[in-house]
Amino acid sequence: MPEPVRVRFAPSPTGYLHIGGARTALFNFLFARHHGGTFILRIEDTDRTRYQEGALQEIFESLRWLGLPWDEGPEVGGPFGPYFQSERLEIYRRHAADLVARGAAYRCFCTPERLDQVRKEQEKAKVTTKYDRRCRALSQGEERKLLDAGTPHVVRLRVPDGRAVMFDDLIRGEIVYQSDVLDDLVLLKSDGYPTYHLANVVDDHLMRITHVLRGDEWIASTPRHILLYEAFGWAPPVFAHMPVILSPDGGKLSKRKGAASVTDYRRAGYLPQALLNFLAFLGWNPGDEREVMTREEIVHAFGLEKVNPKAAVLDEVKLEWMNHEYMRKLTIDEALALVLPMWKGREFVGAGATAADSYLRAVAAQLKDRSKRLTELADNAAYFFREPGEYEEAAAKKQFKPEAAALLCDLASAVETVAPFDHASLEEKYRALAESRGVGAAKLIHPTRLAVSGLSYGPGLFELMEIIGKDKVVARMRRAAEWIRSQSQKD
RNA sequence: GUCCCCAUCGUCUAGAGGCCUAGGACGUAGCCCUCUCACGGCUAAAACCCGGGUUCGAAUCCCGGUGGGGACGCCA
Repeated sequence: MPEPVRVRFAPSPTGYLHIGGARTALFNFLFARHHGGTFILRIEDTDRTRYQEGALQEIFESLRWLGLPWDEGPEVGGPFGPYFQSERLEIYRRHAADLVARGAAYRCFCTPERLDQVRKEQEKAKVTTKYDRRCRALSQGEERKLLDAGTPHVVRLRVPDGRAVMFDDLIRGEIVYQSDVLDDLVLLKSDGYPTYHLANVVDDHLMRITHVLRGDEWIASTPRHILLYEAFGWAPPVFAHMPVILSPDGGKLSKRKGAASVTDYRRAGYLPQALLNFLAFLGWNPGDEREVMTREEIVHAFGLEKVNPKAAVLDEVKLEWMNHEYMRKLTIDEALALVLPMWKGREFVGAGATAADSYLRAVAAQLKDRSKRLTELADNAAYFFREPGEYEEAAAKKQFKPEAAALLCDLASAVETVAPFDHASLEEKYRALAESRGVGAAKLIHPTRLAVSGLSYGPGLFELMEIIGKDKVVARMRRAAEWIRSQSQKD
């Protein structure tokens, strides 16, 4: 019986949840669920200088919003806590001391200034920059003296020479590093906090992590971690390094180029199901031709062997397409619940408006299938709540020629008599009118649409009119006629 | 500078030596449907980075180049 799968997502609370981090979390989640394992959230807050207020809440919220709840971690607990590294300092100190006692690590008293200088000289000489190991050679007496004087020091791993350090990456295959290019990495900082390397290895071991799935910027650290596991006498977990996500220009994804965080996409009106589906397909696919899949279907089909090692560009146009697919899947109630706060924010409706309102339901029903994002649904509903402030320019040029004023007045008078005021009767009226005038119905429909909505596109005209209601529709048509007359006077 | 990773249409990708006349999706163009938009249907243009090898046969394996990315912190 193999060990149960345990994986972790280990962000540090330095800001928002980056979309690349979200994808790493997603793949961890999918891997855990696929194998019936455990998805753990651990907070790597061992750098006191980089802590950002509010970052934790944003990370928690983003993960939950995306649909990636963790089985163990902050706020949910678990048998291997605490899950904040800042609350585990004693554990790291003990392990570092153990390594020093066994000679696998040593104290280094070099000042940051000296290290800087060594590094600069190495850069100038164009050789690999690494610690020159000066404190390895310290005699016991010298060390004693420095210790007694209270000299600040760090603890470094004693990296062996001439070793080939190998690991089998689940996505990339075998990767080998010569230990000679590896540094004597710092394990414990002079402030007593562990470095990422120490905390990470100790926690992964203590928390029984079986698979480490992380971003590929960690590949170069992995051989050092392997050596650390060896120093402790522990078996390392299996590693898999995920490719990065790039922006359309091929560079890093950043705020400056648009959206970079989960929150950015949320604000832009994307649905979590769509973002999750899309992110899963960045570097992975089920091996058949499905693309729109639920979280559960993805969990079922997921496998690390199908993950592509190549960095992927996030194509926002395709994300929009996928989001549109999910907008159409939304029920009217779901769509309304999501868009209602946006309408309130835009003051289209009062703060007291509720989802039970049949007018709002009708608007949402008409618009959700033709909106790519929630924000688009929110914006495109404007004319259902207020008169069009202006008419789409290109369309006005085409539909609002001078003679359209009289036409709209005639149509308005005809519309006034339609009863019941529903889309079927309206359509019947328009078709009859078109026939008696010997023109195509489109000739009547387009100017009416522009008069009523201000736009050249949207839901079926008769449905739209029915929803807005007779009085407002007629008023808008007459107002458009006036507008046309005032325009032709200007000329 | 050293080390490491990566390389199929514009983008996401299928492809595990013959099934490849390289398939799908987004996007683009055209046509159909149609009151517009969206949806849907049909069609088209569009890729194996380059060079060597291995093999009867290579997008697929090996080597070298080139290009892109990453690491080289008392950051994670």
